[in-house]
Amino acid sequence: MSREILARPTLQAARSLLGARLVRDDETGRRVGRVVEVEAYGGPEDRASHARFGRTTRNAVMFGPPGVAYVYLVYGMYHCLNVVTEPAGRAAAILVRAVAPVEGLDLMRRDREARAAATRRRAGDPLWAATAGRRIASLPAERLASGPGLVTAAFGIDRSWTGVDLCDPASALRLESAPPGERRAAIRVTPRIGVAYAGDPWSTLAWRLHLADDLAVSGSSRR
DNA sequence: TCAAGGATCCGCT
DNA sequence: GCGGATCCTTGAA
Repeated sequence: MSREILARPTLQAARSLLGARLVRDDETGRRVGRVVEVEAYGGPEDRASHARFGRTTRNAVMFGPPGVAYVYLVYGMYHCLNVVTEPAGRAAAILVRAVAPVEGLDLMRRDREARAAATRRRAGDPLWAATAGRRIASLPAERLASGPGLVTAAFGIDRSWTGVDLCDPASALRLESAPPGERRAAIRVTPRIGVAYAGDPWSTLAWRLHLADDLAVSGSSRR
């Protein structure tokens, strides 16, 4: 995916990101997912954005060039993958909330299980890992990466991936445009999830975008 | 150094 | 529909 696309205003870039491919291709194997759900986060004025405190150690890459990965931990448990947007100096990013698995489903299941087991081990529940394994093994493909924390779990991504250039075809983790001629579903927009604390208008702006009626959209049974 | 709270998911009801 | 798990990041002192 070209950097120019991601250098545009974040909401426009977010539209272009829908349908694109998220690819992890390295010694662990090849995984591909079609991006079906994203959220736009603006600059320091956006009270829901990590950039609202200005530049910090954690969010520094948001202030850099577009097309770079920003991965952070939420709720002490889940990693979230973001794509930096807009020209350097303008802090903005797009949260990848869900992808529909295209290739490497076995790898995604394996990493989902590994992460679930690790999480629960810390909680002191050794028997749970086996249960989680069975549950994930029977999960339909469209549920393997149907949420921000699930995308990173399925792709084996954590904070160490912050800074990776997603526009570089040689990167282990990258974005690729949708295959030419691929038909894309209508785009629906809704308010962002989990940002009530930001207050008006930031909590109500329709900056969550997803492909209509796609089964891989997060919580599609609920919203 | 501290206290507060969060861009979530899962299992149980 | 609800609450627990879990720990990093932040601003204040």
